[in-house]
Order: sequence, then structure tokens, then C-alpha cells
Amino acid sequence: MQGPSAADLTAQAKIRTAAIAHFARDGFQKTNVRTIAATAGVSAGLVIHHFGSKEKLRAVCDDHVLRILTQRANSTSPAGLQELFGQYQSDPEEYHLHMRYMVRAIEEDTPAATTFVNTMVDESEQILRAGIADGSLRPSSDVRVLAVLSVLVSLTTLTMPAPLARTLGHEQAGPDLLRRIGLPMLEVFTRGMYADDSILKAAQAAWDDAQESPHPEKRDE
Amino acid sequence: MQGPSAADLTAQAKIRTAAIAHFARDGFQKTNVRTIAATAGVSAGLVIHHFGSKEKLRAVCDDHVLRILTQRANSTSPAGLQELFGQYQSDPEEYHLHMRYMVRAIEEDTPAATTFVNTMVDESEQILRAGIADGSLRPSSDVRVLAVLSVLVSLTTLTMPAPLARTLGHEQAGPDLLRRIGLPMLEVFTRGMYADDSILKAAQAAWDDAQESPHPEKRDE
DNA sequence: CGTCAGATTGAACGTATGTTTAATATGTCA
DNA sequence: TGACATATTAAACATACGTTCAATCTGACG
Repeated sequence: MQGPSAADLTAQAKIRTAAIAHFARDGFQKTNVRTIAATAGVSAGLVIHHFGSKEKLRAVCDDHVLRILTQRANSTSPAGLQELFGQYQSDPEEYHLHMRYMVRAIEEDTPAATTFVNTMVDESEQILRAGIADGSLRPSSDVRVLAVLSVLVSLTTLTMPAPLARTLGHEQAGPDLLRRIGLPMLEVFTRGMYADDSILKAAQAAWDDAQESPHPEKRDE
Repeated sequence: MQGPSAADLTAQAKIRTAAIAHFARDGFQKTNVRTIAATAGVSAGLVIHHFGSKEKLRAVCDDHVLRILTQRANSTSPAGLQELFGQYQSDPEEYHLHMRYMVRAIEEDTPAATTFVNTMVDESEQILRAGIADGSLRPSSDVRVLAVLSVLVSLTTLTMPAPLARTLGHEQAGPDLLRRIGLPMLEVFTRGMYADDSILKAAQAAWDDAQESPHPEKRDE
């Protein structure tokens, strides 16, 4: 579409692209500079020459992916979660790569990951509050938690780990798998899973009890 | 309680315990044999002497954690997901460690991870079908997918990545955080998030359309 | 007691890998 | 053209780390 996906790129860009791909697929530790260089078609020394160190290269990749993902999220009016899935369908190849990269960054608790997560959760919370206000969403006892769970589910579903994907007969996460997941997930999000509210009521009661007697600690020890 | 948590263990057990802790917290790659040995209070050579190699040590740890987690899940009658949370509350320290270990294994797609995931998803599916049959759970268009999503949500909630935990004001996942998440999550699971079923209906319609015209491919290219 | 097998250690070894360096190519500008 | 900066490379360097080795310790058994 718009990106010179392979050739005729500046060497720095080629290296960065190669690094993002390898970091996303194999993780930062497993990826070595020579492999990145080979994928980019340059020498290992050049990678260091341009980026200073493997760690600094990671920082550049982090910022790059962060900018792409957050600007995507903000470009459309903040509709959030479903939009993420829509974005995915449009260009699964590249989007999946960036998502996978960011999930890896989250796992390793990188600064860019914190920024990304904060942005996503804040935006999600905002959307949820708006939906609750206009009556399209049900109220929640803790909207912030709901926002976190939404982001968590979105990220882990889009980048579903291989063992879970295989349980559904797919080799890895992809558009077909996402299509299959969509409907059952929407069913839960509109009607819930439990047929009655007995479990919820019990939990609410337990929660209210805990509020009355603040810190019972371990009463038998 | 029951485990000689520190001293008076055979050296092999001490090494294995140390390895599990480090693999869970820092990942397999970042952990080096000398660190494991130091934590276990032995020399690096002994680790290799007993386990052959770092990779074989990992395999032993995988099986050990796998056995503990799956036997826990099976010991109680298969009630599954909520039980996981219950187990967690009872001994958060150790359970969280093992869960975190297994999530790391899933991320790295280790054989034990596949076994664990298959076991969990199968068991979850079984429970869901039983619940649907006896009317306590709502029917789903794809129970298998629902089981996968249940496991995914359980695992990622119990071992919530640090950036997401921090968004809720917690330094990392723990009992307090879990307690806070419980109620909003149950709310979604009993009533859903969406106030009406317009989005679901739209998705169902789109899905039905796709069924009628099997493979439209890219019609404009 | 003597011997032997296994446990354990500290040092050495080999290699993978991040980084440095010296040299060469390339392109720009005066 | 000549000079200078930048890009680029191949080789060398340094180190972290998995593994091996030779030696020592410990405990069992005849």
C-alpha cells in the first residue's frame, strides 16, 4: 500500500524493520545483532554504528512501534476495542507484527509498554464511561478495572499464544482465528455466561461483608 | 506448611526450586546457570552434573510445575476456573510463582505448556458443557472457543503483566489486585457489557452472510 | 581400615555475541 | 579534482555464559 516493504529503504530503516520483526517473533534476548544485520542485508557493525548498541536499537524500535500503534488508535475517533479488531482485519500482516511486538514489550515491562498500556487503558476507560452515560453499556462497579480487562482481553486475543491457538486447530493467531472468536466473544459481552445472577449476588455479599469488618486477618493461626 | 521451603532439601531439589523461581521471574534466557547455582547455594558445575544441561534442567522444571498445577486442578472435582482463583487465594506465594512459570512456558511454546493448555481447555470445555446442559450457563455458538477464552482470561488475569497492574495502582499482580478484579469481572460474566444486543445481531448477520457466499475473496483487485 | 561411588567444587575451556577498530567505498561540496 | 564526512565492511576484541575437567570431600560397605 504505502510502505516500501522491502528494498529501496535507508539502511537505518531496513535495520529497524528487521529488528522489529525479529524482536516480535523471537524476543529481544534470543535475537542477536548478526541475525538482524543479515535480515537487513547489512553487516553487524553497521547496526551498532547507526544505533549505538542493541539496547538503544530496541529503544528506537519501541518508540517506532509505539507511535504507529497509538496514532492508529487515535486517528479514528476513539472507538477503541472493536476498532482494534477492525484495524487488524485491514492489514493483518503488519498489524499483527506490531501487536506482537508490543505484547513482548509488555511482558518485558519496557518503558514504551507502560506508555502504550496507559494510553490504551485511559482511552478504553473514557469510551466505557461514555457508553455507560449514553446507555449503550451497562454500568460497572469499577470502570477502571473493566477498562484494564478490556485491553487485556483485546491484546491477548489478537496475539493469542501458539499453544492456545493450536487448541482451536490453528497453527497461530491470524484473521481466520479472529473471525471464529468474534461471535462467541460478543455473545458473552452482550448476555454474559451465567444464566442467573446467583454467583454475582454471592460475590457482592462477600464483598459487602469484607467492607464491614475491614481487616479480619487470619483469625485462626 | 508442608514444604521444606528453604534448607534441608536434597541439592537437586534446591536447584530445581531455584531454577523455577528464576525462570518464572526473569525468563529462561535471562537466567544463567551461575545465578541459579548461587540461589541454590551450590556451584555452577553441580547444576550441570545433576541435570546435564540448562535445557534439560528446564525440561525437569517444566514437568515438575506441570504436575503440580494439573494435579491441583484435578484434585478438586473439576470445577475449573473459579477454583483456580480459590487455589490462588489459599497460597498466593507459591501458586503465583507456578502460574507465572507456566505462562512463561506458554509464551515460549514449550511442550509442557501445550500439555497444560490442552488439559485446561479440555477440562474447561467439559465444565462449560455440563453447565449449559444443567441450565446454569448460557449456550454458546462455539463452546470450544469459549473454553479457550476462559482459560486465556484466567491465566492472564492471575499473572497480569506489570504495566497493566500498575495502571490499577498495584506494583504487580497479587491477592489484593485479584480481589478488586473479581466483582467487575463477575458482573460482565453474568450480565454482559452491552446494554442491548444490536452489536451481536449485526455480527450474527454478517456471519450468516459469510456462510451463504463461502469464499468471496477480494472482489475488487 | 581401605576402597569405591557419588557429590561437590574451582578453575579452565570453547563458543556465541555485543562491540570496537581500522580500512575502504561513496557521495558532497569547495 | 581534492578533501572531507558519512556509510559500510571484515576482522579483531572482550566478555558473558554453558559446559568440561581434574581434584577433593563424603559416606557406604566389605
